[in-house]
Amino acid sequence: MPELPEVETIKNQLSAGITGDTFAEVHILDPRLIASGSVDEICLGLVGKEIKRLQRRGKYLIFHLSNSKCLVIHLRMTGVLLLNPQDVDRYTRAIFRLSSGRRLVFSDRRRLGVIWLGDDAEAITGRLGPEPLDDGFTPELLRQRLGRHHAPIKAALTNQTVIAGIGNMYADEILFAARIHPQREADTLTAQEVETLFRCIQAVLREAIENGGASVDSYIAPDGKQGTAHFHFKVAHRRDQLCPGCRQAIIKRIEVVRRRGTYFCPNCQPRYPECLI
DNA sequence: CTTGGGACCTGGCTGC
DNA sequence: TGCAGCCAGGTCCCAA
Repeated sequence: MPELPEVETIKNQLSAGITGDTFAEVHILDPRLIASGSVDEICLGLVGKEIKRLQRRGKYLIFHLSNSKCLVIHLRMTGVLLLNPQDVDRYTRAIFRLSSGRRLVFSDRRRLGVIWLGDDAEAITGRLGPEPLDDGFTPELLRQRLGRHHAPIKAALTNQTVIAGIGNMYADEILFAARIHPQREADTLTAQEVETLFRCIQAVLREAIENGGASVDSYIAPDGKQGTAHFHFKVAHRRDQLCPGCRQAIIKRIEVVRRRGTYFCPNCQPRYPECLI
């Protein structure tokens, strides 16, 4: 599942590979891929346009084009972007042929991924919360934003309008690193806990980026290679395994919000920490 | 405003 | 062995 570290890895690889290249042919194999507008509008809008710059905002990937328009891509659950793949699989939704001869292929097993073409990416990403790795993101800003939410901290962390880019698995890793129970109400965190949470958000995301993202399920980078971040996971998707932190308790799986699996260590992440008792 | 439930999607897993 | 039904979790929409 592509979250911030995976989309950042994709952006970095594609930036090196296709910046300055031009869309030569666009083949939309599945019209449902397009969030708004028609296949013809997308094709006409892209062909002949140069890719000036790539940007990541939350889990969105933004192609800034020479006509000052933007191609925005969200991979959702199973979307992958491949550069010059050896072959095109049956899940291919779109093929972008570039003037250099390179091919950018959008493949998506569950077909939840979407693309937009517009004048301003802000129209799509405008409601997102702050970027957790930007300079403007501070413990004080995090405290302010969490203070407006009485929902479980796990729900607040994965709410893209609170903070951008954190999904289900990294939220679990971040909360374990911060030793905070996923069901703690967001607005009950102490200043000290928010400070710790802030450090853990940045540390977990940065380490995952250094490892090229996590290849649980179907994620692969544009070069076709898997990331290795999941090898360093402590709790995410490790139900019934011994906690690597305390080596005493067993990783538990609960459902905090709807059917989203939440993994945590009941020993390292007590529901009522000492600072509140 | 916030919160939570349903819907979308489909390969792969579980259990009968 | 075959197959129905559940599960995964990204975002949007809606109601309270």
